[in-house]
Amino acid sequence: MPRTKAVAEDGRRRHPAAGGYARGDDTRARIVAAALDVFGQYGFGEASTRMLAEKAGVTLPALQYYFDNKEGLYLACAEHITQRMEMRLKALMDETAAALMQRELPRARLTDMLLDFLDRLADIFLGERELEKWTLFIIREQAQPTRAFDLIFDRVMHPVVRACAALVGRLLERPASDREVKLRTLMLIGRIVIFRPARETALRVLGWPDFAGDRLALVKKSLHAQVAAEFSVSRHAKQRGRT
Amino acid sequence: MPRTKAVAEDGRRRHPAAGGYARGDDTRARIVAAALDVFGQYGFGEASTRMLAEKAGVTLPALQYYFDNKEGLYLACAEHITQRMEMRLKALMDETAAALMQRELPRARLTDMLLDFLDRLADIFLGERELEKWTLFIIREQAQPTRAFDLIFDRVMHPVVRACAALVGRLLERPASDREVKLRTLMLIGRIVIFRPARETALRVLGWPDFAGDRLALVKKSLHAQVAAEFSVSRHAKQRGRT
DNA sequence: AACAATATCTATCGTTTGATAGACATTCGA
DNA sequence: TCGAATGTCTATCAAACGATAGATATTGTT
Repeated sequence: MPRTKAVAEDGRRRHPAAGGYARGDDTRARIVAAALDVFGQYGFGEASTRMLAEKAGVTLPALQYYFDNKEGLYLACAEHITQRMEMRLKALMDETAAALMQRELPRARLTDMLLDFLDRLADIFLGERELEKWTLFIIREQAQPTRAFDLIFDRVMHPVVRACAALVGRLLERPASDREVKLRTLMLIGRIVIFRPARETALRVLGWPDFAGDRLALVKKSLHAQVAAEFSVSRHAKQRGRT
Repeated sequence: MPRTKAVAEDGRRRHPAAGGYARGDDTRARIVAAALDVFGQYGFGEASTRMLAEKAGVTLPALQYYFDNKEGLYLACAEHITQRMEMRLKALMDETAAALMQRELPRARLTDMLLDFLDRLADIFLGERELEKWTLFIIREQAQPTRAFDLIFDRVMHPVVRACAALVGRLLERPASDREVKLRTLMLIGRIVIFRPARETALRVLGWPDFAGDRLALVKKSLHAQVAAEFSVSRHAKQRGRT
């Protein structure tokens, strides 16, 4: 790759934007991984640059060398989370969109697709330990949105809601942009996602150590029963309205 | 009241545990109110003692005089939140318990009670602006529980879940301690509570400025339809199973 | 091998932090 | 009115913070 200067115009030494040596790439990745842990566990304000550097196994100036400042590292973490989530969700989004190209789908098929969508969402949001460390991060952004939130919303949250709303819209026989469809969709996804911010409450109520394996399967099963009931009666109610 | 010393045994000057003059009570209350705002907006780590003192209109040593340290103020806030929530929820808990003293209640009555329960919960959790500032607080405690969380869980979260589970248990014809009842209950309450941690996502999806007035009514209406459907089919499914 | 570019390090900085000492002000009961 | 108890203030502290300067080490290309 073409060589660039590691010295910025203002004379400060920085990791070249075009990329550097392999060693630098490795160090940068280690810092982000460490930062996700520390920010996730302590939040932005209580995570000190010394904690971050120690966890990453680098010296303090390395944080400035690669990220300009603490805030820059935080945004790099948001970018990382966004990319990781996009990777996981891509197949789900693509398959859902492809399947919905077909105008008329049997109701049972749509319900199956919705249940499968929710199962895979549960696997991603609850089944992966990596998300434990992202919860405080994401929720801090919900409470006081920064530039980091725009990334997460535009590339993760909104696409997930839109894809699910497409399914829900079909089942309710309304456009995905319908307000009731949006509300139903948010509350559908909310039944999975709630175990992240309310994790400790839920674990204590259920007497569970975590949401792994069989316990996650129980969550899915319960949600399946609710969804099957919810969209079964919705159709009956809608048809009674037409008569 | 019997007079006590404002000087602790270690010689440090502190607000007497038994209470002090009216002026001191007023100042303490102002500090807690200010701290709820600041902690709620910035979180524990990013809220400095200088910000807290300024917002309360006191000098720095006042924080130590009344709360020993920053952490002590934080715990005082947790106590305050817990008491405020208990106040709001007391009538709801009492009425629900009293109504369930009656062994056999018509199903329609139980459903109405559940819907009313959820409506009032929505009024408390989403309708009161005061809770906006408590969200970051409560969620930080979910992510990394401290002594503050024990207070909130034991006196607020758990009682709410138990009361709601009692209703859900009746409707599902299972004991409130049943795991499926607990899961259903958590996901029921979750559909309301999710709009707190996922507030910004939900507002952007819905194109709403907030969850006030008519918009809160829309949330309730949507939830009503879901719940009516969910518990209507549950009964049918259960009766078919018996046959 | 040489040298430019990148990467890491030590030492240090100015600022901010949470907290304290002791002086001074106000309140309240006798 | 007086004095004890409570409450507030200024000044200051030690420690920690986020960040920088410039020296030194390593990498990679010619």
